[in-house]
Amino acid sequence: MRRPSEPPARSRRARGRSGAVTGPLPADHPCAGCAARLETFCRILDAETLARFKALGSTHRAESHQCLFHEDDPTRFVYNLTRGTLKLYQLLPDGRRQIVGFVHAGDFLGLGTDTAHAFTAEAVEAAEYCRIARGPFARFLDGHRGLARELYLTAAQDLAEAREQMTVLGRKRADERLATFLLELSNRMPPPRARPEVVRLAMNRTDIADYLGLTKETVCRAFTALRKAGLIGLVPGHGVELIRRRGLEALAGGDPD
Amino acid sequence: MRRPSEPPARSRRARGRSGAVTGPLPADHPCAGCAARLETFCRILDAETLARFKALGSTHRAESHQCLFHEDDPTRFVYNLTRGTLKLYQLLPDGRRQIVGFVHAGDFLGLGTDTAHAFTAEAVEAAEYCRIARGPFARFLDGHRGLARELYLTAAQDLAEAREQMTVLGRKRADERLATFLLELSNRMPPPRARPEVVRLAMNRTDIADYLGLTKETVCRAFTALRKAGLIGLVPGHGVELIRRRGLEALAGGDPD
DNA sequence: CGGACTTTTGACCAGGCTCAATAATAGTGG
DNA sequence: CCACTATTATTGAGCCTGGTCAAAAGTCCG
Repeated sequence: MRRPSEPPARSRRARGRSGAVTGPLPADHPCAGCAARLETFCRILDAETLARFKALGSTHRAESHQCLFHEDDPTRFVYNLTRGTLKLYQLLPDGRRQIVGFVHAGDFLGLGTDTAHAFTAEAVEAAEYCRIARGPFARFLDGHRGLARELYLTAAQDLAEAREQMTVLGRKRADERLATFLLELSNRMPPPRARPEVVRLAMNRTDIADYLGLTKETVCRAFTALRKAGLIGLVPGHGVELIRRRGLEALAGGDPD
Repeated sequence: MRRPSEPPARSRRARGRSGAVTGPLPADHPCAGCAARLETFCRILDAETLARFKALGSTHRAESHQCLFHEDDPTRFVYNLTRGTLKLYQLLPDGRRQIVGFVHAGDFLGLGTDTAHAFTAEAVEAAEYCRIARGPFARFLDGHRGLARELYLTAAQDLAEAREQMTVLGRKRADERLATFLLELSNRMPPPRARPEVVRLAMNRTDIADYLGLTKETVCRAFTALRKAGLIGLVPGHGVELIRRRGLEALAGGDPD
């Protein structure tokens, strides 16, 4: 009753060779947003403190489809993702799945205070992370109030994003949901944005569907609809070019960036 | 573009006379859960500190359909609801509305750190609240780390609830959503529960619909379906009797209480 | 080249939405 | 206390978006 509905098949990411929009997307497509978050974290701690912080934990690697922990597992660690992407999901008894968020490099995970995890954390693509037991982590926090405050801001930000997603799930049509999602990925990177702007999709159609409360077929149709409307272009290697950003924003119904 | 779709008509609460399930539901239907939360808050502060805390702010009253603040308003205050119920909602440009949460007596509001509110807070029924400017509130927090920690736990709890709601909105059918909602209301009160157990709905069908991502007609049909299945009973005066709790839990697809 | 996936498209179906009518409640003034 | 009115809740009929099932096309990698 706690297993994903899809078989645990493994998928490997594209190995693009050229950064041109006409060619495949490079696998090491830069995510300026992730870099910015890592930098924010480091800004709080000087180099020496950061080293002591990292020494508290251990570094690990998760391949695609590996789980860091499952729903209902006891919460033993706090995680900081240093590379890759995770998906966080809840399952209904009959296998229906809802992805409640993606975790990108630089993000913290497991800061909640419950005794058991409310969701499963699974790697979408090969990931590296730093894991720290909760006890040492809490003691470290006691000596670094600035960090504690920063983590509180993180939680508040996550809450705001979760509420935005509630509006997406409760009130938007399929094409509006997809437009919102693509802009969300794009907005992780601070401006100025590259022209043409291309976002890389680390997750497949099924994952996008489970995040947007749709089926993979409907997600495909929505991609096609946006493409035929001239709003996006599909780039080989899991890339999506945002051709008419204003049009996407209008469709997403959100406030323009 | 920021106005609710429904006209701002005013509605007054029922004035029930008898607590029997066969009669109308009393207007002052007790909410033990609210009391428990207030108590948690008070447990952190001794009587004298609590008095000083309250002296920092001012008490206000909001009638049904009055707003404490609107989406995009600058965040100037922190709120503590002492009586009544609020709904928090976001609006799409065309008037579609999503209620991202209800606020009950004892709950804090506005602890997020953004400069602008991400949602509108409107009274569902007559409410009383204590309002404290953010500056004094932050200074008070600096001297009371226990309270700061408690508020962090609150945010973490809100985040967990928002993610649960994402699963409701993304993956559950109408009757499952309603069952989940009714259990949510019921679970606000700590056991042991009264027999027969009756929850009072402070909000109307439209608000429930906007919370569950449905229309008011579908909510009505779901109520009828649960009633015909013998799971609930509708009590005059906005009451719902949970007749077969196990059945509701099975339908909601969540973990049994 | 070949096999396993993933993505895309098509045809059909159904759960929930829209529009509309009726019933039930709550508030008002006599 | 009761008729009268406004609002809310319920039910019905038909439609539409998105789900289901199935098949074809495209990718990835050995």
